[in-house]
Amino acid sequence: MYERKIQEDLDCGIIVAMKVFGAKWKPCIIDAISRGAKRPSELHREITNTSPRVIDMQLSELVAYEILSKTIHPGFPLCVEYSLTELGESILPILARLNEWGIKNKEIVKKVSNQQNVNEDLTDKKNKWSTVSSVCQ
Amino acid sequence: MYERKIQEDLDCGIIVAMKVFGAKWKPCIIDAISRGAKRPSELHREITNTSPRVIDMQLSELVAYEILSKTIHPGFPLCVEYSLTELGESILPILARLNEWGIKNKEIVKKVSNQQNVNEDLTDKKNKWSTVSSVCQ
DNA sequence: TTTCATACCGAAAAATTATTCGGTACCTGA
DNA sequence: TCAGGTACCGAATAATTTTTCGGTATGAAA
Repeated sequence: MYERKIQEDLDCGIIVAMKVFGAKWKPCIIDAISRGAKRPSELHREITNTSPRVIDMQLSELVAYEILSKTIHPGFPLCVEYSLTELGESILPILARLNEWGIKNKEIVKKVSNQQNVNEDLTDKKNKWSTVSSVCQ
Repeated sequence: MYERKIQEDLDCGIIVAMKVFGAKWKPCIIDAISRGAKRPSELHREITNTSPRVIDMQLSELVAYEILSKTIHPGFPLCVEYSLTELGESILPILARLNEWGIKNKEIVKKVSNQQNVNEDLTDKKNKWSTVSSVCQ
């Protein structure tokens, strides 16, 4: 496991919040689950811009932080289901807020980005932050 | 300048929002300015957990995104002042929301972190995310 | 016994972000 | 001219996060 060299101040709310759901694919996963996806295989199928491994890692972090609960249904085929806890649900309005702000103000960001990258087409490339389908529309 | 290898989807609000104010020291800088600090030298004095260079870099990004406006008063000594634009002000309630969530739920994060790092004291270390003094109180 | 679908994980590599170091330039007063 | 305060910036390095690759395990059915 990676061990931080520089410690974090876990009494700062923003640090805490970003630690819990401020990672590239977490908003995307939380969003997909809030829309009904439950099983890892569903999520893998639905979120195709990253590898299953990435999703698995973030899922287990979200479980550790009690944003998701995990239920194992033994049998065949093995079935695992994730769902939002109450704590997880409480993140949704904040994500919506962030998304709303971003949608409203994306033009300025695009403008700045265009000033910098005068090259490349964006087709088929991957992103630092994950597009969150329903939230992002 | 660093050139991204993986492009971002700037139509996703969350991606945009995180690009604008989701960086280690930006909430801290925005917060300090909202509380009255204006000049770079003041910010350097007030935010001591990182180097002046870091603050300068983030300031100019925030100006590019029109979160801050920059006024140069020629004369001696040279005086530069940054202040929040209307767009910048619109971030404050979102930061407050993030902070509120984090404060309310920091215990679970601490618990998880303790399970992992059974070592090190936190004294004098630096953080991935910056403590935001008034917001974080 | 092999195969297939499920779910998961370790470790290295790549990408990105943050930090440090050592500068420049401007203006003024000593 | 030199020192001292202000504001800024390039480039190398370090730290962190994300991605890729190649596995393990379980149970059932062919």
